[in-house]
Amino acid sequence: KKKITRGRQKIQIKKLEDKNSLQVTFSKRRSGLFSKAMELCVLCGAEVGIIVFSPNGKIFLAGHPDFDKILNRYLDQNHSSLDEVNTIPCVQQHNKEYEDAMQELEKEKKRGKMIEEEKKKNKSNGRFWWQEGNIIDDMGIEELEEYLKAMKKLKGKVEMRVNEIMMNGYLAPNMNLENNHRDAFGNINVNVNEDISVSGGIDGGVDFDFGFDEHFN
Amino acid sequence: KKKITRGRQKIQIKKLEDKNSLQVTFSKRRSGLFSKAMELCVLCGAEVGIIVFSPNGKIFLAGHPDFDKILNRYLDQNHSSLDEVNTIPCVQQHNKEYEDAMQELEKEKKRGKMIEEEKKKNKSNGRFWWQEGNIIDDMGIEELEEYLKAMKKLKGKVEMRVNEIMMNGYLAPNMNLENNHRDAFGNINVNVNEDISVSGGIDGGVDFDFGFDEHFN
DNA sequence: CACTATTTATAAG
DNA sequence: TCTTATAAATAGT
Repeated sequence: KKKITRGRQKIQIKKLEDKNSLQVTFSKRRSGLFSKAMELCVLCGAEVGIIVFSPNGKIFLAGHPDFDKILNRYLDQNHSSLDEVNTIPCVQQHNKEYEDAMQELEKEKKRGKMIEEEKKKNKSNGRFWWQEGNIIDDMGIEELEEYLKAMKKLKGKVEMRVNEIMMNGYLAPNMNLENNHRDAFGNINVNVNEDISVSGGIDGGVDFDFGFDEHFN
Repeated sequence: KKKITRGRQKIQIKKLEDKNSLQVTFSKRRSGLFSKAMELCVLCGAEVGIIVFSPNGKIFLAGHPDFDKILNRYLDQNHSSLDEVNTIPCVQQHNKEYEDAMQELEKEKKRGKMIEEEKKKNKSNGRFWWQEGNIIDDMGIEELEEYLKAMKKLKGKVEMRVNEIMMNGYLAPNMNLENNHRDAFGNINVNVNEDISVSGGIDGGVDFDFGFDEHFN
């Protein structure tokens, strides 16, 4: 049976306009290319890697012994300087993340330092009001004196504050103070007056005494 | 002039043993491969990149529109791209630096957080003794009461501390207190007794008054 | 790199 | 995908 065809026709190497024949040609020539590559590898002991993007964006890979190996071999020997590697988009992104991380680190470090310094400052300037009571354990008379001064100052503030509250003339609804009561005028009577005095020392020589009154009636 | 040759001979696709013909074949077929690739690109609007390593290790690249562009397009869209790139030694080193930086950042962050939490804790647990005096500005009567209790407690500690010092019966050499003096027995007399009282409020209804004595004589 | 005789790839059906 | 006629590639010189 004889089939009459014109056989293979000569074509110009220029973009095929017919979408259909383009697709057919792409498939045929792609597989032809890959088999040629394979032959080159086998015949000559070469290593070949091919990336093909179809006009539709689909990717086709081929390689011997293995595309990834070829690619790595290429990257290893050709992009061994950071500058070159840095042109790779995914590396650029990676680098950006690195930069950001470093910047954040700087910020964190600075913050940590600031907090540390603040803490230090607090420890010296504000030592008197540090919550750890045992700081007075290693205080001398000198420091204790200052301590008392500071307490006095604080006392003043507390008084001001109390006055302020009293001026407002009311207690908040959820207040629950056992020993407070309102007088005939509806005002709150707060009276702090509990005397605690300690006398200590040897030979009566030491006499430390101050009253601290706390009394609500 | 007629040349008598046997023409193209059929060959097996297996490694050529003759070094010379291998080299010749490699050259011919490599250029054939590249031109096939180029034709595929032009005819079909494809994008092709080829890496060829000769048996001697020499590298040959081909690509359209440009090998690097093809490679980047591949690396960009392929999810394993970073893995590929990460096998490059200089990138590995870079990554190590990145890891270290991230680790340090984590540490810094944790440290910052810890300090922050400590600060917070101090503010609630040790609120009474925080050096910022203005915390009492937003305290209610209830809180002020607790505040006073705490001051009382602290007073006790101060007393204990003073007694302790007095029991030792001497001042440290570098002590420089103007208003302290030793009595006939060589003991230090410390007397805190300064009365400050504040009376405030409206309609006489509010009466907050406690003495705070600080006196060295 | 050039020449052929032949094999191989592939355009069109 | 398969076939066929022909173009293109290439082994050996």
